[in-house]
Amino acid sequence: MEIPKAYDPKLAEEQHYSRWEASGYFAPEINKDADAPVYSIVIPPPNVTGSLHMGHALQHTIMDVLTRYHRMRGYRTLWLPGEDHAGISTQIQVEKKLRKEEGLTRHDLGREKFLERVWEWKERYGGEIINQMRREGASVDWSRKRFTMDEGLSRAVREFFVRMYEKGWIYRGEGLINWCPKDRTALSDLEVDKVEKKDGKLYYLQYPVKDSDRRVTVATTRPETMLGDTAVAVSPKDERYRDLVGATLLLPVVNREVPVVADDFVDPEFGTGAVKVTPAHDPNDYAMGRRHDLPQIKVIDSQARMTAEAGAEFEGLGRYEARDLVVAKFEEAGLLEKVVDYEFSISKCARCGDVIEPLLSVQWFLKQAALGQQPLELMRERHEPRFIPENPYEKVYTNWLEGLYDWTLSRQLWWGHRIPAWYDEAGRVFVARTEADARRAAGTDNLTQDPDVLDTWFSSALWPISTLGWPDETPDLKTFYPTSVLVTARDIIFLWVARMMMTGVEFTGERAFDDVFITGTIFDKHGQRMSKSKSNGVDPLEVFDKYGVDATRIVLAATGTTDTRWNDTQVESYRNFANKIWNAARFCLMNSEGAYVGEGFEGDPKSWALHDRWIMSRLQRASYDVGRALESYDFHAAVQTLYHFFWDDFCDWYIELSKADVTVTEATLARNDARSRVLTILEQALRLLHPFMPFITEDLWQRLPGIGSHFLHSAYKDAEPTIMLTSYPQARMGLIDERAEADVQSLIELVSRVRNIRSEMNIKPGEPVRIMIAAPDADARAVFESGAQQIARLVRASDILIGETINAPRASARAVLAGGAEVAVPLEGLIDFAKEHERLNNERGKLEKEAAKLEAQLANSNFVERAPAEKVEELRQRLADLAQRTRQLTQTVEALSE
RNA sequence: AGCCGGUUAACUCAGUCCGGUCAGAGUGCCUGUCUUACAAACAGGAAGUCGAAGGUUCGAAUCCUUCACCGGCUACCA
Repeated sequence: MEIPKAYDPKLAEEQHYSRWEASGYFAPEINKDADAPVYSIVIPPPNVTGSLHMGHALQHTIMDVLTRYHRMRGYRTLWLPGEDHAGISTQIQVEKKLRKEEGLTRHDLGREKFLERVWEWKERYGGEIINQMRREGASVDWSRKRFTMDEGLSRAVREFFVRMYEKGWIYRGEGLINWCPKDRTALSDLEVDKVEKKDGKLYYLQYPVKDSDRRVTVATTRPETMLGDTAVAVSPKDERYRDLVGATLLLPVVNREVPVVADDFVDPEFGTGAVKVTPAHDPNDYAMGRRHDLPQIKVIDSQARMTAEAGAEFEGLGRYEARDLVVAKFEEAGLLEKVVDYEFSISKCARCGDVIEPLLSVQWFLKQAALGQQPLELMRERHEPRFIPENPYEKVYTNWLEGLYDWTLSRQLWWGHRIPAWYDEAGRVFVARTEADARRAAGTDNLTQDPDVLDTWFSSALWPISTLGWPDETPDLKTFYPTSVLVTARDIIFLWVARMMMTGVEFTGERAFDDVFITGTIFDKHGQRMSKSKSNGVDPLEVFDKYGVDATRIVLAATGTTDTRWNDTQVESYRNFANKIWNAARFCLMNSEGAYVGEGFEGDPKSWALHDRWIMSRLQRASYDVGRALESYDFHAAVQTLYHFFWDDFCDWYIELSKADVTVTEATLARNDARSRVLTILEQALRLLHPFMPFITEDLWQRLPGIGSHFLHSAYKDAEPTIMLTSYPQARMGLIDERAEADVQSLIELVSRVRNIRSEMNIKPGEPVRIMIAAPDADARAVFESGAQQIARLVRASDILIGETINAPRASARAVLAGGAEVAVPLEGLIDFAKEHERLNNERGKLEKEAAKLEAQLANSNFVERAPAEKVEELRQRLADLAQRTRQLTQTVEALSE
């Protein structure tokens, strides 16, 4: 069989995905077992405007590992892909293009035509991320791919809205909302970032008291808002201002009379203890204004310009120009007390970065506190969902649910789900599933639909149920809901995870997912968050190109929940691992004539050699450990186990121990059996690795002799042969063989000690040596005797002498082994006595140091009295072993010195 | 301000829940090898007072307290 010497990931990556997809292996329908348990995941829908980054690659890898693992376990498995319409980003992107290419604004086109353009854009450029998932090897069911603006999902959005409205949980009203002047839309609190402003200033402004010489000084970071002040507040406990409560101030510049009110919100310790109150432009002031029934004067408009109410001089000025002018006027009037440097945080639009303007406006809101009640109870009473890691996310999630406030739903955009509310000429509102329903309710056809659309997260909140068909009671919804796990990043726990839980419980009575797996964050090598603006992002596609998809996947999977600094060298080492797998398979396949995978090996354990029993035992342990790790989302442990099983146990020892038998040229039964055993272990290892490294494992598996549909899991019997539908190896505990493991361990120790001698004594790698082994224990001797040929091969020995005792020449290098055995390498003319002396003494030094530690512990009467007896006994045993080895070494050293 | 995470070999990270063969892995480094699966490899080796200080305990990387530095989240800062 012709197999290239080095693994080329591209070849494997190009070959298998399209066949998997075309054969329908990704769809749950491939599973023909009516009683199969169900496993389902919905993807966190990426934005249509986005491009693949490491965070996606990480999440996708985790989801694919889980999906492939459960599919191989025989679950009816669904991983549902899809995308999000990303209201603001998409609209901005299309507007930009329109302006650049045609010099048009969306208003030039009009709403309908503009939306046509957005759809065109979406069809053409959208879906970059989702398409790249094929490259990743993601086993998503493409036939169930969904988009938040699909008809079905749009219907779900309307249904959600109407039901909430009917319950009184959605309402329309005036409120102080976060407004992005650049995007010209309202935003929810979660779409606002708090950013530290280092070069901020705090302005101290004096407001004269009416009919008095007194002035009250207020401090503010936003002097321009004073144009909209309607009061000054002080603490009711503040002696300094007690006599002023109820007094009237003369607001400078605008010459408006405003009262001094007492409010507990004010902290007398901070600033001057007096606070200007601008109810129309500040959340705290808004609340205070309501408490004191203050007028709300809007001085800033939706484009962050000053309104007519700000006064003729200010009307039309930008907010920062207005600020300068206000400050100048105060200075002129001698009312600017001082300006000090002041660090504080300002709100910025998470999308475009513009400074948020709190504005008073009429919007649609959802009473999240009501909707969040059930999820909160679910967590408190049933501990659902389960977060991985539990700390700190369970607490973060719970705290969030405990402090819910109204969610601003409406967005002043065109791209998105139009709010299903219509107004008649009298301004009465009709919320309905369809316009026809609204007309019926209104009794007129003369209705106008609300121009606004809903927050994109409103549709995302429905994702687990809407993608499965809700509000219809579809078979998919019945089968796949609740979903098994949600895999996502920590920054959207509130924005998305909690809200999905809310809608899921509200509409189905059940949690949206059993588990929530929160991945770690991948930083650049300096520990900085990867971002477009810093352009320090690592492009997953470039990493794929450089090291292969499988290597990248296994590194990402091992990352799991841990924050990690990205480093190509890790991927490089797993690229090497892939190459190791390739070459191990290459060796097996080059020696596969007359061999086949499977039954022969399983059939008669009595015919197995020691190393066969050993590798089978190791395989069971690995299967057990990997399975357990995957069940507990410990991907790091799973990867470590696989890596060491494959490289250390299988490649370094098993293949080497089998080599003599396997490479025999005559087609003997023994040779073919040995070959079959090696191939069978390889096949099992490939299955274990498959969820992590789907391409190389499939590629190699397809080359194995004798594979076929009979290898598939019973649920997939009708499918064509593919490793992805075989069953995931389950540990057969009966094949764990402690004795074999101990025996092979003693062979490994022997080989290692002799290799060490060879290296320390500078014996040329090609130079054969003779070795003499003394093994007083009969069983140990038997192990060495039966393994003599293998030992000879592994240490390049021309001759091996094994006895109860040996009479080695003085000119020998020696090593003491476990269980009282000893090995000597006669080195007439080669040995450097001084060096050997030093080597042995070093060895003895190590043993003595260890023994001293144990002795000290055992000499401590407190320890002996208080520690568990078995622990004491264990230490005594260890000390005895050490003492014996030390004695033996001492004799060896003495013999050398004679 | 509150809550939380991190700090272990030169680098990237395990181990900490449940204290005692736990001081680990990979990379890098040093020394040899193109030994017919693999130089993307093989063989051998050096390397860490587990952030600091106290405490609990017979025994602490692991439990408790305080502190330092880095990072995150939430709230508020007029």
